[in-house]
Amino acid sequence: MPVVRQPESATKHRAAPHAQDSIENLHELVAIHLQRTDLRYTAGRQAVIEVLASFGRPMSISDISGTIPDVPRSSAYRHLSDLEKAGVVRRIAASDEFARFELAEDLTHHHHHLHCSLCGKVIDVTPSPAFERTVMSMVKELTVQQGFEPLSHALDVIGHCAACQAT
Amino acid sequence: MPVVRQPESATKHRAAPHAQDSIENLHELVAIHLQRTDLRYTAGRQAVIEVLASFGRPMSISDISGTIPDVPRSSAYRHLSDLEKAGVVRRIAASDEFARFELAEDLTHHHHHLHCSLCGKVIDVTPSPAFERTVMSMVKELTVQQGFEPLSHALDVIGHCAACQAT
DNA sequence: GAGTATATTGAGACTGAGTCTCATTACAAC
DNA sequence: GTTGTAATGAGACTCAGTCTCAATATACTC
Repeated sequence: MPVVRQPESATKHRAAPHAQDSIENLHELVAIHLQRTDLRYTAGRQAVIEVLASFGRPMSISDISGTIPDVPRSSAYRHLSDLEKAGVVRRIAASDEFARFELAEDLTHHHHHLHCSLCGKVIDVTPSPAFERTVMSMVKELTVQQGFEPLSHALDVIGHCAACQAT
Repeated sequence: MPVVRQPESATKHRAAPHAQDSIENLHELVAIHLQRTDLRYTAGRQAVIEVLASFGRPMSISDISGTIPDVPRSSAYRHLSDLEKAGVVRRIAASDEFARFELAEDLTHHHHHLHCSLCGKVIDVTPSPAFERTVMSMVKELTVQQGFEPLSHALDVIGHCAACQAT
């Protein structure tokens, strides 16, 4: 996909119409992050950000390729890697073999993951502030003993999703 | 590696001498788990269990192959997979691309992980009972809303280990 | 002990996620 | 317009992890 001059015109994969405003806010936020790391906010990168925003839960590469088949796989990986460096995308290791990607918590909200060990799906869940306070104080306590500098944390729950329980 | 008749005689990679008793207890426990799933506790499987027990933190396949080079890679993967099915080994997804393996919590104790994002090392840490009670009640609350059946959970802290901070 | 069914193993081919290279194109600054 | 740099598409490449298959070991029955 060639680089474009008017970013707005190339966003083929928009989220639902009522989300238009928040999508544009999101693009502005991402653009700011990219400027800091001397990266242009090109059409390909916008497309990746939009599918991540509209999907609502962590996406595997096959999810991403399926949604934007006109972006080559090598470019998709490169975009994800660049966006990760810029701090707008986060790579998460799932219970199965392949990585998943989601928007960074700066752009969304802090959350944790439910991993289905049967189908590999990852579901986002938002913790209460009280719980997060407890987690953060405990994280600090655990890591201080090891001389470990904590940067982020994730509570992963492994189990069976509703759909897999039904089948 | 051929199957042996006397398991004790084939354990080349023992932990430190003072840990002899606990290693033998461990083997008994593993043997019980394997019997339940109609698997024999052969020399190759014992070797894998012993390196996992002696290493003290989650091992990558290259760690395992380096420690027991006489066990072929395909066999090592198969042993890990069999032992995982039997519930004595747990596969964990690290922050880098490759999987790591550790003894199941049934055989050790419940713990969480500190992932170093620089060198990929994974460190085990043990939470206090009070913290675990909080986590488990919160896990329940979060998963009930989604119709998700929780089986286990893991708190992963991502950051920089002491060694990487020093360099 | 002989015979049979099943489990285990080593060797190596195979798969596919993820990386890397390179020629081409687009952009920004002057 | 020119020049330097960033971004892109295509596809080769790497290697973790899986699968197949023939050979061997064990458990079980008679």
